[in-house]
Amino acid sequence: MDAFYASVELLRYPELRGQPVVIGGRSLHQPATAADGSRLFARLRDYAGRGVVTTSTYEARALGVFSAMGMMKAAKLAPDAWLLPADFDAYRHYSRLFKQAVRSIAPQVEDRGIDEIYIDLSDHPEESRPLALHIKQAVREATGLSCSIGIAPNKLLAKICSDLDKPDGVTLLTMEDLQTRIWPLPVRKINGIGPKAGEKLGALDVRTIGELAQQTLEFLLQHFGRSYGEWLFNAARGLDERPVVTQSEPKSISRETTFERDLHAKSDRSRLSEIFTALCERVAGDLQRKGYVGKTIGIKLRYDDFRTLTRDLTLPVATDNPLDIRRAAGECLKRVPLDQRLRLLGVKVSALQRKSDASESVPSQAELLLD
DNA sequence: TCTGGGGTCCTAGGACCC
DNA sequence: TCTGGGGTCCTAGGACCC
Repeated sequence: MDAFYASVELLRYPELRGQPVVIGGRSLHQPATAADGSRLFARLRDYAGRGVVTTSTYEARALGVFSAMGMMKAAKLAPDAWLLPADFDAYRHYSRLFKQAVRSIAPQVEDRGIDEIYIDLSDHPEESRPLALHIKQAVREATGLSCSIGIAPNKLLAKICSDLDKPDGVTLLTMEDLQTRIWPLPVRKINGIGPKAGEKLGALDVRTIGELAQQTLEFLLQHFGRSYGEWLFNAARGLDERPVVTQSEPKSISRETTFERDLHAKSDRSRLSEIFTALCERVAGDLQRKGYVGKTIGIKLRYDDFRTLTRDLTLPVATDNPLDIRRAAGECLKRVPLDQRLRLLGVKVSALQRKSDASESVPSQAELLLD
């Protein structure tokens, strides 16, 4: 989906169309309604806090404002941009609508988060381009939103080429196009090469995917290890055998929060304790609502200097009970130095099972006695 | 005026078991 | 009286993605 969160907001506030708009920050900055019924929006320059940009419209991107940028930095670049808080309920609603629309045409869909999917079109009778246009039309009718589609021999190439003609684009790619269309692109365009690997490749004078394809397998294994080296070697050649996975189970459920100001374990003890308990309750609520229990309880904390650490603990029996989670998370917290200010606290439950299956996994007395 | 929140996957060492 | 070869689970950290 193109600039998904921002585009959903524009459905609601069409008067902002064509303007730089930034989604991010906490739920302050809710638009107010003036006496004449018009909306009063906040400007980015009004923002103060530790948030990051979640999404920006293409007009804001033209001013240098991109996802994951600190809001204060964004405000310097585009002080007059309009600022809206994220409304995840609305985005989830439109996410369901667009996925449903796609499934009505091509049911083999793999979820990749709220605004992205892979579709296996291998067995679809329609020709690629008309099919892409057909899907885009269905998405537009269901949501009023535009998307960009890449059709390629595998997920790796489809992902790259879905990005080549944004927004509202269709890109078709075959293996014959690899050298002309893919090799000139920077290595960071490959899904799986992030900031670290990108830096490391750059230091080795490898900047484009074509330059990556020129490296020997030995060279890549030597610098990136067996698994990642081999993956890089194949990725540069457009090779990817991963199937489109239409069904999956969650592995973990977590909640975390960055404080408005850094808190100290001693002087802010009661405030921290409140937040900690609330996080446990929210995770428990998420588990219960989704019908899962988990037996590994973990915490995450981040110090004021941004060092981050985790601790976890596996219980004998999976739970979705806030008190059990709170107790286990408390045990984890005891194993961590608390002499420095904290900026973030998080609670995670993993090793999940469906609650409906969970009772079966607790062995009966008879099973315990069996040799 | 640095740097969100929700995830997945991988690596690696150690405990423990057969 | 100097050291096996599998395997699984647990824990911690890190890269990466949306």
